Amino acid sequence: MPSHEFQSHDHSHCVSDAMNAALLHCEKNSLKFTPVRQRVFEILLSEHKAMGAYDILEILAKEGMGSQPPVVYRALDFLGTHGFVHKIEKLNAFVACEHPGSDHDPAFMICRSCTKVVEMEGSPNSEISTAAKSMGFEVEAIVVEAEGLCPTCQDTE
Amino acid sequence: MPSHEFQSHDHSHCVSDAMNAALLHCEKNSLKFTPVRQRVFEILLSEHKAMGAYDILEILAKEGMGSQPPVVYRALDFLGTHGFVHKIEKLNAFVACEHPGSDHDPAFMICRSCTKVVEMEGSPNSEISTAAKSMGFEVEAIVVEAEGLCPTCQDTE
DNA sequence: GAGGGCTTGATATACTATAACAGTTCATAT
DNA sequence: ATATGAACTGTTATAGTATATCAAGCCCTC
Repeated sequence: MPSHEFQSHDHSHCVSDAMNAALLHCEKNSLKFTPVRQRVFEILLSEHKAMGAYDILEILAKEGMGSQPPVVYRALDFLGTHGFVHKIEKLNAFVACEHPGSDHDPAFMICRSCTKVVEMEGSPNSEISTAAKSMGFEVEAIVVEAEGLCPTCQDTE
Repeated sequence: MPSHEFQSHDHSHCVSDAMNAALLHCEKNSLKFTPVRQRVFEILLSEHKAMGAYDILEILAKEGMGSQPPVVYRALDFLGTHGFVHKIEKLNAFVACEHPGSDHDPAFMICRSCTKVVEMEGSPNSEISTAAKSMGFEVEAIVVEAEGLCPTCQDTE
């Protein structure tokens, strides 16, 4: 499976793989993967894009699954805590994680043209951790978000 | 001068150096470094902490320099555009830049205990750029924010 | 001194997120 | 089986962050 989610790919695999991994992880750890939580995860999985909480809420509301902000924020909190989604700070938006289950400090590429968001492979954050450590700073979490143009959008500019 | 702004240091140098550099840069480039803009910059320089736009606005309002959000957001926009301040996405807050004038992709360390924010030296972001490039992604800007404990706060825990 | 561009003032509103409390569900211990 | 408690959901209200828009003033320059 290619790591280049910016290119076209069999997206149904992304969805089913991630959903299966999440289901498995929840079962193993006795986590309650409730309908709202599953649905929010599905919505986020449906595209490699970051979605705002209120965009998600709108969809939920149409489906009769809760129409107030806390509903979606609580689901996102659950999904984030257990590593199924990540927040893109720069966009105040959320994306489904492509490697759920594994604990990691993700790094993202955000295309400013097509708004796709893809997680980098291999968490290339060691340079930063090293630099921080050399100043005596103890890193607990890292936000890395690179904004620019994805391969496809470079061609069309 | 130590690069360890987490430690105690002669802070008046930070302020005057940065302000002088900003004044110089504005003069050279015919930028209008108006009173509101200068004052917002000063406020942010006064501590190595990130401040919310509304915190700054409160101070401005007390001093009679404008009491509506657009005033401070416009000043922050100007200061950000010209590299005098940076936004900390994770905190929705702003810090004065410690190396104004030089164009750079900053990387920050945020202490979750004392809330100080310090810019890393040397922009340790090449690993990320390399990783992105290897996927064909063209990086235009990078957000790097490491949250954790500064040297001082590690001792007191 | 008229025009144009930029800055500020002011009002209104949009967008993002959380606090707090009530009601429900469900697993577990008694 | 049922009482208990923990976690999830529903709902109301509100806090916090950011921008659109239009009017008015300033300054440069032609």
